[in-house]
Parts: sequence; C-alpha cells; structure tokens
Amino acid sequence: MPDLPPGVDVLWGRREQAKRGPRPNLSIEQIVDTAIDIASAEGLGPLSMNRVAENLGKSAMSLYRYVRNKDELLQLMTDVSAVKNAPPEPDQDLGWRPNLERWAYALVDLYRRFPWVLHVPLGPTPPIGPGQLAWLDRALACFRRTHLPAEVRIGVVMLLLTFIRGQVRMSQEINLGAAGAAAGYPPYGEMLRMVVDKDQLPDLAALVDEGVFDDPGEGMSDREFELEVRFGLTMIFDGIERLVSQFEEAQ
Amino acid sequence: MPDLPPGVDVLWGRREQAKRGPRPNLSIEQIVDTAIDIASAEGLGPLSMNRVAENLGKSAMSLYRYVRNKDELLQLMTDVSAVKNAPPEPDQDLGWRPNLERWAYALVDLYRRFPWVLHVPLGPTPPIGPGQLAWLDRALACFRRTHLPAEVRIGVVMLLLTFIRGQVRMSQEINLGAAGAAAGYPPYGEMLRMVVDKDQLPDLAALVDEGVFDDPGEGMSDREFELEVRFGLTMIFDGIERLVSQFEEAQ
DNA sequence: CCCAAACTGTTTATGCCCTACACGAATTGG
DNA sequence: CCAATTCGTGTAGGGCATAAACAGTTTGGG
Repeated sequence: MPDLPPGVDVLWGRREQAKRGPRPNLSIEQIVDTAIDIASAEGLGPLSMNRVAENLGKSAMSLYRYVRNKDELLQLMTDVSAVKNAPPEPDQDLGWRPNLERWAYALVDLYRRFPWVLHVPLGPTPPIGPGQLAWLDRALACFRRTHLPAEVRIGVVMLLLTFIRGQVRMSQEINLGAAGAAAGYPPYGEMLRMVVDKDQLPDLAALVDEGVFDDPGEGMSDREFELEVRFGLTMIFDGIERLVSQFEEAQ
Repeated sequence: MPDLPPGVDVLWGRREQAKRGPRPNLSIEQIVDTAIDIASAEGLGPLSMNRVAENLGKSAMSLYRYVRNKDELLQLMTDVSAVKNAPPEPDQDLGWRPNLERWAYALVDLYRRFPWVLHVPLGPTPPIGPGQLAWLDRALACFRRTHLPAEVRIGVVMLLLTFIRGQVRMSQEINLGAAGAAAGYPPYGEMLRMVVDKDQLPDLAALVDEGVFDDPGEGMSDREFELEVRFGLTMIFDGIERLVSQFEEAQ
C-alpha cells in the first residue's frame, strides 16, 4: 500500500510520537503558528526557515526534525489557516443560495485574513488536509436539498473556489501596485494615456478617455473591492440558479 | 513628470540606443526569447539569470545591461508571450457572444502554450504592455454594439480574465499532481477515502463514495479539462447575457 | 587626429537561501 | 547499564540575485 504524501499524517494527527530520545522542545503546532504569524505580518518573502527558528529561539536546522521541507511547512500553514478560519455551517432551512453566499463571502474573509495563502505554490496533490476539506464539505452541504448531480456540484464549487481565489488575489496585487504609486509612478490612468494609441487600441482608448481607470482614492478601497467581488459572484450565482432550476424541472 | 515603471519603455520600443561604446552583442529580444524558451520547456523553476546567459553563451551579469531586474525580465516575458499569441479580431457582424467566446478560448490557448505565465508574480503596476493591452482591447471591442456602460464592460472582462486564469492554473496543478502520482502516491480518490470521515464530512464522503474523485485515466485529460472550462464559461456567459439584455431593455 | 567620455561584457565578491551531514547530548527499552 | 533512538546544533555546500570594480571598444568634440 503506497504511503500518503508528506505532511498529511501530521495534518490528521496520525504522527506516531517517539519513544526513545530526549523530549521534543518544540511542536509542529508552534512552528506552523509562528510561521503563520510571520507570513501574516510581513508576507511570504521574509519567511525563511532561519527566521522562523529565530522567532522560536532555536536553530534553523531544528525545524527539519518536524518538517521535511519548507514546502511541507507551507502546505501545513495553508491548511491550518483554513482551520483557524472555519467555514460557516449551512442552515438547511434557508435554501442553497443564502447558504452558499455566506460560504463564499466567508472564503473571501479567509483570504483577506491570510493573504499569503494565495501565494503558496500548490503541493504535489490536490487539497487533502482537514481544514480545506471542511471548506469543501460545507459548500457541498448547501446542495443537499437540490437535485444537482454529483459532478455538477463539484464543478460549481470549483468554479467558486477558483473565481474567489483569483479575484481576491488580483485585488491584492492591484493594492500592492497602489503602494508602488508612492514609489513615484503615475496612477494607472495616467500611464495608460501615455501609451494607449487611439488607432491601435480604439476600444481601450475610449474607456481611458472616459476616465474609467482614474482611481479617485488611494488604490482600491475596501468598498470598491466589495463591489467588484459582489458583481462577479452575483453573475455566477445567477448562473447556478439557472442550473439548479433546470435539474429541478427534470425531476 | 514622473517616469514610467521600468520595462515599459522597452515594451513600447522607446528605448534610446546608445551612441558611444561598443556595439551590443545581444538584444533584449534575444534575451527574452531564450528566457521564454527555457520557461516554456522546463518552467520558471530552472529559469535563472545564469541559465539564460549560459544559453546565450554569455556571462550572467551581461544581462543586467539590458534588464534591470529578474522581475523586469519576467514582466517582459509575460507581455511578449501575449504578443506571440495575439487575441483574435472580433467580427462585428457576429454579436458579442460568439466573439467573446472565441476570445476566451484563445486566452485559454495562450495559457496552455505558456503555462509559466500563470506563475509570474504580478509587477508593481497593472498590465501596461502592448501585448496585454491588445488582449484587453479586443475583449472590449466585442461590446461595441451593446449598451453596457463602461464600468460594467471592464467588470465583465476582468471577471473572465480572473476566471480563466484561475481555472487553467488549477487544472495545471492538478495535472502536476497526477505526475506526482508516479512518485508513489495513491490517486486522489484513494487518499480521500483514507482520511474522509462520514461523520465529520458527510457531504464530501457521499461524493467520495460515488467515486466522483476517482479519475479513470492518467490525471485530467484534455477533454476533461475542456469540459470543466466550458462548464464554467457557459455559466458566466449566461450571466453576461442577462446583463446585456437588461441594459438593452433600459435603452 | 586624439583623447576623454560612454558603453559593453566579465570577473570577483557579498549576502541570502535551503538543506545534507556529522556530532554531542538526552532519553529509554531491554 | 548499555545500546538504540531521538533532539538540537554547527558546519558546510550549492544555488541564487546582484553590487562593484575593471578591461576592452566605440565615438563625439576639440
């Protein structure tokens, strides 16, 4: 029987504790927590094994007694963040749409609380930790009273996952760009006016002239972001609604 | 007047050529092209300044005469890939939906031809190169005959961009995971059966029992991927259709 | 015509990073 | 009580981006 990928045993608490040898002075939980603290405060850039060990008052190599890899540490961090911010329990009296909407906005909150999660390179397998699977399960639970076939349910949930992930990530990066505006670059609208040619990019030029790209405030405000996400989610939920009613009629 | 971000002058061919000094033995085009070749063949991991220079028969530091940063090189690569795979010209006799669908699937092709683009960290500003702006323009051109207001047009295009980006990226990573299956891991369905508990994750367990996660072939086939993308895009396009007809009636 | 200025490519060096390895110290089963 | 096992650390190796100094090449101005 083949083994599970590294880290999975840890996530599900199936790591057998040592019988011999000195007592461990650290724990994976401590390591992952401090790593999460660093990443949440300063991002993934400054997160190095050295830095984590330093914050724990230990040497860098000591971490490798608990974690095979830096990548494994990142995977653990990702799943633990999903545990720290658990999905809401759907209320089966409410119908699928309000429940799924609550779920979706809770996911947005997760990515806003732990922005670095969006920059963790995906591991060798699809999500398999308890945190991420709990999110998956709660989304699927919203469809209990519908007649959607199994494949469609997953398809819909995956659609929401990728869309929310992409949207939050993009807004993050746009915000980062706004911070770069302090570095001396002109605002986006200005830059576009400098390079966009009316002949080669006519439709874009029209929008630039309308001032659509001229951000009034500093970068993208929380309200603007909310609107952008809500816009996309509404469109997607409308599509799901059509799908659900199709399979309801077929019943 | 503040300067443009680094690399923009290069992208738009506004780099002034040197008058003094020896003739350059390299060109940015060469550098970017070989970098693209490496990344397309082996991914961003093995792409280092040393490696690029090596493939050109030069020393690593020579590249810094043409490029400020590795990050700038990555941004250039991204835009050039969008030029090498240009967006289709919309046919104004066809209506917005067929045109936008062609555009969307062409974008999917772009990301499949240059998978590494999805892993390039976004730069200090939103896209400003001619390649990416051309894609933006061609998408906007699809709405010429509609009455959508400007903000909605951008919103829709952004929605498509993030969705396609996320979807292709996820399928890439799943495929990578399938490659990891050769490393000795059991298939995803098996692993889920090992960890998913019927009491704690009932809805997920139901789907696991149905065998939804048991991939018949090796990883995700092209056909499966096509279906997945088509599924999401259809839902989104239905949502756009609703939106367009709303503003048509309001006219 | 000639020299100084400007530019190119290379060599060298610095400072990070992850991590393989070997070691001494601590703990415990037989 | 010894041998096996485990823990934490120090050292070192290899890779990376890139700063700085330098030698060689081209050209504009006197």
